[in-house]
Amino acid sequence: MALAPPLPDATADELAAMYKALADPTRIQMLHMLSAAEEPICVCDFTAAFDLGQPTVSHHLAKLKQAGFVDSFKRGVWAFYRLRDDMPKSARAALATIPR
Amino acid sequence: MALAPPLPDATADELAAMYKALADPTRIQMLHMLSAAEEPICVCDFTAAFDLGQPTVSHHLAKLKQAGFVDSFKRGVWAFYRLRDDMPKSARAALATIPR
DNA sequence: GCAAGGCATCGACAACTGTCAATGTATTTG
DNA sequence: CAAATACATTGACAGTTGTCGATGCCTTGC
Repeated sequence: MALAPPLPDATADELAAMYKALADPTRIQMLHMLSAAEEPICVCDFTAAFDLGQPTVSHHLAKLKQAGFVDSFKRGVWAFYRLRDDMPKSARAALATIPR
Repeated sequence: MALAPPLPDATADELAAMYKALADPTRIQMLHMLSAAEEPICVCDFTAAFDLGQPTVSHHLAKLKQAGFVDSFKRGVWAFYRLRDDMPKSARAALATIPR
């Protein structure tokens, strides 16, 4: 039998980029926390939860944002992150594979 | 509200390792081909399908195997790869997020 | 207005990853 | 046995990634 037509290159690239955002234990934990939380989570809480410097925490959150999993807003001095409610379909499906 | 208990470190590490295996367009395409195919696919077919050297193709297939997505067998001179039928549950769930 | 605190950005560095060329190992064929 | 073919493994190299320290930008409180 002939091989199936490949996915469009752009599709494969986008999927790979999305999985790359998930390919780190810290970011997995972050998404787990956000999935379980009712409310947005402050960067300061992430910084307290992980044994990592604050710039590193910001770096991971920026990657999750860039990949379309989360968005953020500022209230006063604090920056809060939450799962995007209009998350891309593929992102939502991938997120569903992380245990609650 | 208190933050949810984190995932066990081992769980987060395993998930991250699994997503790392998916974090490459070539490997996405390989899984796509294997999902669509009725039969195991020969390394030579992968080598023909991608504009990559044979060692690189072997490298990608080895990563998919190590991550638990595929297994392989040899028949004569050829090596065939197929989706594992006893794929880990998390791997099966993640694979389901790749378009058929 | 000034100091302090929360966060993002920048620069640097070690570790890892994708790729190739070269080589090694089986298996088939002559 | 010799040559050829299919694949895996090794070594090397450039590009990427996770991490940190230092710095910059805002916002709040004095």
